Amino acid sequence: MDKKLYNAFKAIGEPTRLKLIKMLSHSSYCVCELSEYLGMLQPRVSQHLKILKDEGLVRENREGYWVYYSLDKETFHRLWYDFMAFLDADLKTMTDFSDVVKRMDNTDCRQRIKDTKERIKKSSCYS
Amino acid sequence: MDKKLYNAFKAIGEPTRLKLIKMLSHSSYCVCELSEYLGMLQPRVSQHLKILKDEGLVRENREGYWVYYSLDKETFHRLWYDFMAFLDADLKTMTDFSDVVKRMDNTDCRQRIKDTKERIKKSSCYS
DNA sequence: CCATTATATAAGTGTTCGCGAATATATTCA
DNA sequence: TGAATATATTCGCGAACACTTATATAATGG
Repeated sequence: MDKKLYNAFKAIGEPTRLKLIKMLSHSSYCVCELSEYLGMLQPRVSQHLKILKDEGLVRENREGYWVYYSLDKETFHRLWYDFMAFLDADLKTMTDFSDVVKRMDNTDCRQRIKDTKERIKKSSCYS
Repeated sequence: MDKKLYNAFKAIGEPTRLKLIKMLSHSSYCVCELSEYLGMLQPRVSQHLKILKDEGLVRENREGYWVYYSLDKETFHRLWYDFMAFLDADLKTMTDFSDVVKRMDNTDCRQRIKDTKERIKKSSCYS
């Protein structure tokens, strides 16, 4: 499984972080501004910004005392592109699914379902 | 804050669910197939499918004993569209940010930063 | 109605996560 | 070096979460 992919979505999928993302889509802000405008304590803001930064979704620029954060929109677009590529990719070529593909070759389940369906169908014909 | 938006990303941002999504992008499967192919216990698969279904990311179709799940690709595309609209929207018109906008009008923070910066600049000129 | 097959739900448990409080680090200036 | 300002990190707690086990529900046929 592509670790980066689901981690990026997890980073976006949290209310506080989504608020931060929206703020930074409006403009760049330093931590104290985000903290004051959102009515949140500073450590809370810093912690979430770190998570977003680790996923490359935001960048930081220090200016003296202040650290200004900005949105990396390119990362967002690349994320969706990668996700679409993940969906379109051939299962058989994906290393994370090699075990899955192996199990899909064992037709146990598929055969069992097929057999059961036919058995039902037959018995229905007779009834 | 748009509850649906971050919940959808949270749903995608989990390794097991991302695997399920990938499986269903390949084909429709019933729960017992997903369970067997992914090597997971059936309740685990059912529970995660429920979360995906609640977000409209997958659909279910019962066929006799079996419940076949399929990917709702339209929901995925709409999700990203909504997310982009969320980023582009004007903060002032977003009800979820009315308090934030109010606090941004209080120029306390901005003014404090400005003052500090000017004080630094001035003193730097003299040094 | 009972057995069978598949799926959903509930209960219990260990882990992760978000938060606030306290502390540490970084930067700048005196 | 010490003070002031801003930010990062650590710690502890309660809630949320993912997983397994056990049980309940749904659908079908005898």
